[in-house]
Amino acid sequence: MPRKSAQNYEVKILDAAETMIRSRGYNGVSFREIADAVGVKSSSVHYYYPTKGALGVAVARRYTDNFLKTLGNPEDASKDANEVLEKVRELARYSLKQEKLMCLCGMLGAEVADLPSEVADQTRSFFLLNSDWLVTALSRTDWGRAQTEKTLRKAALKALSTMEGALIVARSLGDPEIFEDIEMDELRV
Amino acid sequence: MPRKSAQNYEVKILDAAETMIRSRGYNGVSFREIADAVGVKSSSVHYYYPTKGALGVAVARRYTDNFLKTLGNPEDASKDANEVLEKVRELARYSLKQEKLMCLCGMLGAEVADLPSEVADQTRSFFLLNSDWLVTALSRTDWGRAQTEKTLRKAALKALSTMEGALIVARSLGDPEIFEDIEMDELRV
DNA sequence: GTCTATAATTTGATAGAC
DNA sequence: GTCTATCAAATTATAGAC
Repeated sequence: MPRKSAQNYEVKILDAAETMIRSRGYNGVSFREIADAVGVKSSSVHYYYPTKGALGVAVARRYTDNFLKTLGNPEDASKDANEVLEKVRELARYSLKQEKLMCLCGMLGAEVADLPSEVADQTRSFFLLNSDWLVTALSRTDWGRAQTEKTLRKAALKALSTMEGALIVARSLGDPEIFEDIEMDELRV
Repeated sequence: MPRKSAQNYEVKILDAAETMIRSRGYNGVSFREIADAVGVKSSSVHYYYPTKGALGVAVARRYTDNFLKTLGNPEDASKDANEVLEKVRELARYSLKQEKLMCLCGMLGAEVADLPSEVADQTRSFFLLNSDWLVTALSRTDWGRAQTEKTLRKAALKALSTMEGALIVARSLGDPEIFEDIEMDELRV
C-alpha cells in the first residue's frame, strides 16, 4: 500500500490555514507553512485551493458555517432567551482562552481593505449573518419585545463590536482574564 | 545643488509605514512598498530603521504619542467630562470616515501573537495608557465619582474594545455610517 | 491525489560608491 | 543620507512524473 496516495488532506489543510490566519493574519500565512503543518507539499495545497484567495474563502465560509451552527437556533423554545444570547460570549471566550486565537473574521475584518474581494465578501457575510442571528435572539427577550428593529440591530452590532474588540484588547494586554472584565450588557437584557 | 543628498525622509517613511500597516497589517507591508510610496529606495528605509521590528516600534510609539496628545488632558477643567470622553469616539470616527483606516494598534493587536516582541510591547502600552486616560476621564463624571477604580477600569476596557471592534465591523460591512449605530454609553455617563 | 522540480516575483537585509 | 547592486530566503503558482 503506497504511503500517501489517494489520501485526502482537504480538511487538515483548512484546519491549519484557519489556525494560522487567526494567529498571523491572512498576509502572514503562506502555502508552504500550511503544507508543513499538515505534512504535505505546497503543491498539494494548490491542488485543493488553486489560489490563496480560494483558500481564504473556503476557510472563511467554513468558519462562518461552524460559528452559526454552534450558536444554534436563536428561536430555540427550550431555552431562555438570555441563555441563547450567552452563547456568543461563550464562543469568544473559547476562542481567547482555549484556542488562544482571534476570531477568524475579526482578523480578516481588520485586514479587509487588503483582501481579495471574494474573501472580503465572505467576511462581510459573517457579520451580516451574526447580526441577523442576534436580532432574532434579542427580539425574544423581555427587553427586545418592546424595541424597534432598528434598536435591536444597533444592540446586535454593538455586541459584535465589543466581542471582536475584547479579543484584541485582552490579547494585546496579554491577559485573557481581562475578557471577563468587559461586560456585554447587550447580551443580558 | 544635488537632487537627493542631505534630505531627511524619516517622517515621510513613518507616515507611509503607518498608513500601510493600518490598511494591510504588519505582515502585509514591505520595505520596498514603503520606499516606493515615499519616493526613495528601500535601503534608505533601512538606513533609518535597520529592521522591520525597529520600524514597527517607531510607528507604534509615534501613533500612541499622537493619540494621547490629541486626546489631551483628561482632567482639563475647562471642559465638561462628557466633552472630554467624546474625543475617543471622535478619533475613531476620524480614522474610519476621513482616513478610511484601522486604528494602528487595533490592527497590531489582532496580529499581536505574530509580532516582534518589541512591537507587541508597544501595542500593549497603547491600550494600557488609553485605559489609564479613560479611567481618569471617567472618574470626573457624576457617574464616575461614585464608582470604584475597578468599575472604572472595566468601563474603560469596554469602551476601548467597542471602539476597536466598531472599526472592524463597520469596515467589514462596507458602510462607515454603521459606526454611528454603535452606541458607546460608557463614554456618556 | 501527491510528489519533484522549477519559474517569476518579492522579501528583509547588507556592502560599498558617492 | 541616498544610491546601486546584490544576496539568500521566501512567496504564489504551474508543469508534469508517478
